[in-house]
Amino acid sequence: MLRDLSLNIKLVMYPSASCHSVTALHFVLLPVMDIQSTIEADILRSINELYPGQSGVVQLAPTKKEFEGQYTFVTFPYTKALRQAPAQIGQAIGTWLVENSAVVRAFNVVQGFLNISVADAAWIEVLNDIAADPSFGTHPKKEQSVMVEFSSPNTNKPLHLGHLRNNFLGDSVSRILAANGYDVVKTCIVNDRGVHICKSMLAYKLFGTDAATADRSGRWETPDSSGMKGDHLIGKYYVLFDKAYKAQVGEMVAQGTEKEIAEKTAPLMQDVQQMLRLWEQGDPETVALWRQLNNWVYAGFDVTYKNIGVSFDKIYYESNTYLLGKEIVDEGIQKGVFYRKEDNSVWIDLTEEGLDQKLVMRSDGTSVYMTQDLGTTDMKFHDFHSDRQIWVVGNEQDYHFNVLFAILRRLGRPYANELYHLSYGMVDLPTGKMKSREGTVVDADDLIQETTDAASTAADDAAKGKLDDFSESEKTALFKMLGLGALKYYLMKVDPQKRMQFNPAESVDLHGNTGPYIQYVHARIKSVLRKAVESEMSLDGEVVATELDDIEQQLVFLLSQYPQRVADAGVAYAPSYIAQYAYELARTFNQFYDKLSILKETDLVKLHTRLVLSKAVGETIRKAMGLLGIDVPEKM
RNA sequence: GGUCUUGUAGUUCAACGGAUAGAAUAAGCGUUUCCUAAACGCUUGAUAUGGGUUCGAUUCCCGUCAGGACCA
Repeated sequence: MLRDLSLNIKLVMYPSASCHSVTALHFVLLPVMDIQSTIEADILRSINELYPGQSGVVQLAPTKKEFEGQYTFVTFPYTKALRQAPAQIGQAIGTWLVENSAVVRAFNVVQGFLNISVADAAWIEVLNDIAADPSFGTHPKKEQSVMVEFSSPNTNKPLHLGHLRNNFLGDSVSRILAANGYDVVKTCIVNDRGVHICKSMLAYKLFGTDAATADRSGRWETPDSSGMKGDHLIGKYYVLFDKAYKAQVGEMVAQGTEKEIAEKTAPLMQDVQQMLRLWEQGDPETVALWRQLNNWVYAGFDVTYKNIGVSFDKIYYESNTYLLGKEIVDEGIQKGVFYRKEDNSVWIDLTEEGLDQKLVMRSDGTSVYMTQDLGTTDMKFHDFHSDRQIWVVGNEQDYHFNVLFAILRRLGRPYANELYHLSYGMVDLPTGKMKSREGTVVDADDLIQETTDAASTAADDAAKGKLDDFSESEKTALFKMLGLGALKYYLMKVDPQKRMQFNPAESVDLHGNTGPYIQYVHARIKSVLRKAVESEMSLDGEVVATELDDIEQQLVFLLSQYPQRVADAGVAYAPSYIAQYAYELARTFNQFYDKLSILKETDLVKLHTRLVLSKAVGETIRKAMGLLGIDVPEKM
């Protein structure tokens, strides 16, 4: 997308790099000097002067590393309007810029690409602005609210790897939107009712005492008695049901029943259906059992959520919402959006939108998932009046959400155009798909423990005494921070849309493009800054003009990109943008660190510049990782 | 059968329609009297396929092939 021209017009009001003398307006709009916009405005001015009567929109791109310069102006699109060859245009504008722009130091033209080098003084001013702005990268309040729904677990089994991708994405997107100035409400709908939980309940009734096979007078198993987390305990019974049910069906098939019929008529399945009916009728004993098992699961989930640092502002329970939506069906019929078939079932025809006809209520008057979702979407809107609603849900539900949004538009809901399904692909293992039946599901709690252990093992190899002054609890905390950081980064650096492969060995790697690599850079910076403070060097105060090394210039340039990157990530709902940025910044810092000495620098101006720069990089890494929900250590 | 989606180094991932398609990993080589070597540098290696749109296509459009999901 091209940049809005009006923005450039506004920016022409800031004619030079000496922004500190400019009006308050400058500080409201651009707390940090924006070199890119300044040059874009300058190029517009140059076009006005050099090619009278021409105007348009100018957009710069970062210059590729192989070329000299920081910003590149591509001249090809302008050749027709300006009636000149690409190289000539580049030459003309470049020359004009060097003479007239306060921030442009030099230029070169390669095949119609005008590469612009920015003056060191301008970079230093940017660095000073960034260092002086504690909320650098956080955008002003927007007076708009967004609701993010994510996690939404079933209560019949513990969280697994796929849930982690969901939770991390939802949590991170919430943080990114908040940094973009939105009011964010995090919600979760717990799928706590239905056939699936009845299966666990039935299995618990059948096998839940230590005397289940004898006179059934034994003690009932509980999380305490078993030493299992509640969610794992209930998951165990879900598996027990599945086994018993399979065995029963197998027996029936062996005796000549057709498989499909056997699956429907197996006594265990009949019992489950009966239990569901009892639950729906409010049978006290059934409801009490349901409540007890679910409470154990919630307690287990709480531990996991706390462990991964995820929380919600509002948790909804499907048991309270599953009857919603029926009045919307009536409304839709009255409005002529839905129609009733002869068998009394209710449908909507979405063929115009390229979708199918869709059932919204069964002939017996019971609702389907769509009915519920219509109801809960309305309810959530009435609870919070969010300007936008986002669902973080796997891409197997793409079609479902297309239909849901289409129906709400047809119904004329005012919020219907501000709904978004943040769809993400499945997580595969190197051995293929995760399949619960084959026991290849990666449990979330186990995985976190494993990455933490791996971090601790790796640290023993690598740390070489660095952690000697850590207490045991400090070590434990650090390893957990590294393990969780590795895991979160691994799952979020990839475009959500894509199906991704989870390689357990790689996910705990501390080298290369990983969370711990970035965490290491932060610790490294902190170490230098501690030493500087010990030597009574100042980390604050204005940096005065000096010559910058290429790598220093690159670092300031990268820092200056951060706010825009946060904005882009907010528009695209893309934690991966932030992950990539953090890595790029960390890697560039390592190059800087390797090439130049900070504390040993004898030129005091340069020393101070490098300290301020290092501090700003450390802060920005911390903030960027914070948007991913990843903590960074002071030492490692 | 219909709809959606993905296809890039051996592998895992990048690339608002822009330059010589970037990283990481794996393999090999090198860097430490000096701020954390959990680091840095060098070498090798890729756009599934056939068309189209244009100054320019990994990116947009159409077909084929392959993986995945959903709908009936």
